[in-house]
Amino acid sequence: MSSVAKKTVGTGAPETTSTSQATAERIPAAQRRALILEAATGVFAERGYAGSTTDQVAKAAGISQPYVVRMFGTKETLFLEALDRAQGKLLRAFREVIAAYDAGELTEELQHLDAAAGSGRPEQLKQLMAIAYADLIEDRGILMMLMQAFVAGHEPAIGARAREGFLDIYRLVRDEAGLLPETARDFLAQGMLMNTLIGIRLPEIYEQDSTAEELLECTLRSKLPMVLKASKAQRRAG
Amino acid sequence: MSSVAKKTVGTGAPETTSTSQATAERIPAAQRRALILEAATGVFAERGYAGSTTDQVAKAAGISQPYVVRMFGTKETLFLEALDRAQGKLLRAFREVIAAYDAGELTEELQHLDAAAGSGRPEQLKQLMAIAYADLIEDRGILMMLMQAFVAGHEPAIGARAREGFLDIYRLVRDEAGLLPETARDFLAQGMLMNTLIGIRLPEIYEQDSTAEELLECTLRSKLPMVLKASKAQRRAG
DNA sequence: GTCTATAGGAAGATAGAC
DNA sequence: GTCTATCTTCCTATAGAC
Repeated sequence: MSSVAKKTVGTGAPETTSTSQATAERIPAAQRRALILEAATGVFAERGYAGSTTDQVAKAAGISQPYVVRMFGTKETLFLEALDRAQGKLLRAFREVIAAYDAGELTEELQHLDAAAGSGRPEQLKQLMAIAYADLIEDRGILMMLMQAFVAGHEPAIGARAREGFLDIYRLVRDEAGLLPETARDFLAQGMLMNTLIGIRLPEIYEQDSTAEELLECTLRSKLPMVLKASKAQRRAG
Repeated sequence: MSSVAKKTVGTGAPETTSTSQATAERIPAAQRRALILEAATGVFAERGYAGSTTDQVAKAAGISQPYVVRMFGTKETLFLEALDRAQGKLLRAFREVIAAYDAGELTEELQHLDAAAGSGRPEQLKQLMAIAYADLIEDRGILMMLMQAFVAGHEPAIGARAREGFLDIYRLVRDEAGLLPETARDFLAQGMLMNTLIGIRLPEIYEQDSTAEELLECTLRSKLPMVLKASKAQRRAG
């Protein structure tokens, strides 16, 4: 994930005493923007808006701090763009599920759903979208980026976008997936619980705490192994 | 709420040019601690751990910044104590509901529950605890304080307490209220959704957005009027 | 019990070189 | 397209007076 941003160019000779960083490879601005946004998503997801620094983002992206600011103007703008990106990924993931379902491409997946929860389009889509949501946990940044925006409501610009973004998601599951308000609510609630469990890093104590184990199993079901694996990878990288 | 902390002592003569603050009334340390914790809860709830300053807490409590630090040692300790306090209030609120239910003191409230959701002890307690939870929204600080701790998992000390605190709550609803793991999960999920809606300040756009209206109504039900009122009061207080 | 003064250290943003 | 140097502001924590 961040390995791609680590590439640097130079003489090959290791710096001796200087701690200054090597000049990054020259790449097109648009591409650099994308790399910075990816790095920023990880940093903001981890530490929140106020807790992150543009220098941390710069280091994660393998460039200098002023360059990050130069490209996005302010830290706030950077956060907002990373937020848009994360939300876009989420909406796209849901829409892909809906499109695939309506195209009849998910007959295999339908076998594994909980039949007791209902067999209509909304009920099945709800379950399929929940799986798609859990899949996003693998890229820890996406979901936590959104979560961090949700608790930054006091920042006027961020709060406004967070509100709009949340309502966009609600409308998608209600109108495009066809869920009733109450079903949509329950769906979102499960999502917020997953976010929370990830936020408190519950997977990290899975083996040492049987309560954590039960709650995680009950919430993540078939996706638990993947989440546990991602959690361990995270700690190694962290 | 914070008006009690505004009291100052002095000659009564308004300062002319000085911007320095008046010396606060001399009160016992234990009492001062409580006032600071209350103020800190509001500040941290609003802006998160990283986004809050000890000076903001001090101002909210009507005392000087160094005095806040003097009393709690570090900002982190202050946060942790405010977190304990908030969690304690939540646990107490739930336990009071359970005790009152088991003492047969809630016959009136039982009339207003959704009978379709079940009539056993766990099902009824779940609904009653949900109401108690929503009631806590009125004191916006409690729930958002917890929420802010949940997304600050990267701070080792805070993350550890947040994990433990969340599991404490889960165990309470499972063991003391007697909910099945799946029911407890759904209960917590609804709570996290409420937190999120409050976090993004959805009540503030209730009148201007019909989607927000629908989602809030569907999530908060009978508690919506109270939440809307609290939201308006909050905005006035700034 | 409470304050003022301030040390010491980030962090965001700007200027300007290459 | 990218960096180094730096200005300025803000923040936590300490020292010490009252």
